[in-house]
Amino acid sequence: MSQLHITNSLSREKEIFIPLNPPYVGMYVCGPTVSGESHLGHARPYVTFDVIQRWLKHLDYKVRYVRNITDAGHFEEEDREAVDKVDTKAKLERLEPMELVQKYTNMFHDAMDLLNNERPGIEPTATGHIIEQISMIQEILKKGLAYEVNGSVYFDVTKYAKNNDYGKLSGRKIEEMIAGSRELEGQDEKRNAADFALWKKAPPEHLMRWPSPWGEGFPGWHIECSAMATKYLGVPFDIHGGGMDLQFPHHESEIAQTRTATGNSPAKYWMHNNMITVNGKKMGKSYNNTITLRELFSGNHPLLEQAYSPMTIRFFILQTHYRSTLDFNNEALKGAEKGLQRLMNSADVLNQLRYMENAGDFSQSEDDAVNKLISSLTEYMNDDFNTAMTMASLFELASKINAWQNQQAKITSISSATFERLKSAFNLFISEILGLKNESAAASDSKMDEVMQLVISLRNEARTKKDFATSDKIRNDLQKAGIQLKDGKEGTAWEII
RNA sequence: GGUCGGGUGGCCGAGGGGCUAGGCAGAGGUCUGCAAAACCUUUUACAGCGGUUCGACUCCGCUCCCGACCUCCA
Repeated sequence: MSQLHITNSLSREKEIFIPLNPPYVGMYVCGPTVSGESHLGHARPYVTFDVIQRWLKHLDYKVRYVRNITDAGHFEEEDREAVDKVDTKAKLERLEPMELVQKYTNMFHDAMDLLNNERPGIEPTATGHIIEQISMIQEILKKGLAYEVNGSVYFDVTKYAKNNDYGKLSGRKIEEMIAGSRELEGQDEKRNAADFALWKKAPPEHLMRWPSPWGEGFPGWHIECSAMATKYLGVPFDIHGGGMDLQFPHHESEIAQTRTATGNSPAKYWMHNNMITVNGKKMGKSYNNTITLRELFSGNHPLLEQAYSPMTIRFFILQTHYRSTLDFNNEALKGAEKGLQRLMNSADVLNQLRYMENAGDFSQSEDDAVNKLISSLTEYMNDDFNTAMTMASLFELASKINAWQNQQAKITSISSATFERLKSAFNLFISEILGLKNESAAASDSKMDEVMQLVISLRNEARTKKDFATSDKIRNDLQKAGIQLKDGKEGTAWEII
């Protein structure tokens, strides 16, 4: 796989990635709805597409990464309900949707930063693009594929499907969908059950509302992505991503809207990450197993036995291919925590290893093996971003690195050129591509380290004098304070536990 | 009910007709004043039943189970 391949949801096949307009690559990813706190489910797509975006950049593409914030809709905070306007005189007593949206947007950004996701190039909000959405709806009306009823506008799916393949992305047939759909209340305005809203008239109690040619209302569920993707990436653009749950109806409808309004399909490649489960069950309100990212990072949740750091979560997500479901449970997360430590430790070891030329030790087969592993990192990433396999190769390299450090194998069995190549590749993939970073902030605090070096040298003096009572007291008391000493060949290291 | 995906060793997970995935846990070992840590080595697998094949965990069929979407959802 010397060329990048991407599984395209449209064709259900792995295709060679050919940008529409190289070296530029446009990527749009459906962002969060900020009516609530970010949870575990948000971590997966955004870590996934962050790595995808990083890999594309690594391949020297100039990437424009757009990820929206859905901040328009029917918003109510759990503990703070909208108070009836007639009864409340003071504005400050009422729920202000933008305040709520701002709060959760900030929390989302904090969580994304902790997960070490790079921020998208453009992060447009739905409320900031009402005008674009209205004009796109007008365009669709002009084409005759939408109709207005009582101040709401609906997309005419049945009419669209006559000349277009509605259902191609999600693998559905429109006749079956209409036959299978139930009659719901409030659907009487729609001509057909499969139709969806482009603009909804705002009922009196609705808090978010904007003037439009059809009266006061708010945009439909799907139109914001069509409008913003078109505005910032043009049509068609290269990659559209999101969770598999969005494939239908959201992305299917997006295609219909954009095609109708612009005459072009939005994206060439559609990518969908799979869902996560918690203890084998889908995470959702009805299952009572929703874990927010804050709870995860603090361990403050009945289902969690301990806190899991953002990097542990990132590592855990990337250890699985993005198209597979991923199950969260304590045992697996603890495993990820250990695995991450091992990998990061090997990276430190590698950076400290000294290579001393010794031609007699050279082994062609060993040198080949290392080079093959290095190349495999790129090949696996090019194979539909197979981070699981990339990490497997990194771990195999980690074993070799550790063996060199322990003198269980000779580092000079590989050439110095191979060693240098390994060093840069190992660091590149761990920190730049996978975006894993060392979390122990204290370790990089130089004052703390100076103090610890002093304590360690005092303890070692005691040990030399065989004053083990003192040396063990130091070790045990530090342990109680959450600092672990690690005696090794090269001296004593310490870490926060 | 319809459409789609999946069932891999104690746990999480890659893979794809013959070639060790990997991580964690377990076991053995190295190091150590002792311990911890670290490191090395290593056991256990492909839901069941048929079929295709020289050969299937991998392809086909059936059965059982699980999940996703169809409704807000990452």
